[in-house]
Amino acid sequence: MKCEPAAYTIADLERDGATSWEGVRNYQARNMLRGEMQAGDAVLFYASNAEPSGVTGLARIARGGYPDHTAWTKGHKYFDETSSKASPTWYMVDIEFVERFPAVVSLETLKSTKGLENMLVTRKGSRLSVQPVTKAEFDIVTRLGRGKRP
DNA sequence: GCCAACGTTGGC
DNA sequence: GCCAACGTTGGC
Repeated sequence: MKCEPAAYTIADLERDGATSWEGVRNYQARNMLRGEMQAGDAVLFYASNAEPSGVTGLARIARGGYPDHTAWTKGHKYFDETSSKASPTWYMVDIEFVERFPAVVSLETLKSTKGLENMLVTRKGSRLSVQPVTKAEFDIVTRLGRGKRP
């Protein structure tokens, strides 16, 4: 799951313990939030537009997909009149803090690590804010994040 | 701040 | 349903 540090960081999540992940307004990401992300699922927390951009820690899905209620509040920055309680357009999840890496696993490192060649975030033009990761990719990145060999 | 890569919108 | 225009993302 990606987020710009100006909006939210792994340190913020460590402080908060858990947070809701509202405001995703992309259908592909919505589909994953709605149907595929289950409580207990492991999450790589990725800082985009950062120096350097990369994975900064681990989180966990605390609550699987449920309707994003911010789309229903007129005047809210995430308001979307196409979404209703009867038929929500947008979904969100809750995540909880798991671990903060001692150092960022930079995008450059991800790109040069064997086994991560197909990881979506390393692909050019990969803008999705929520992306699926394989177990093998997750394990490699976690080891790198803990300062071990991939 | 630039700009390539996408996604969305809307005229036709 | 095509596609140009526009908006956004995000690496650099």
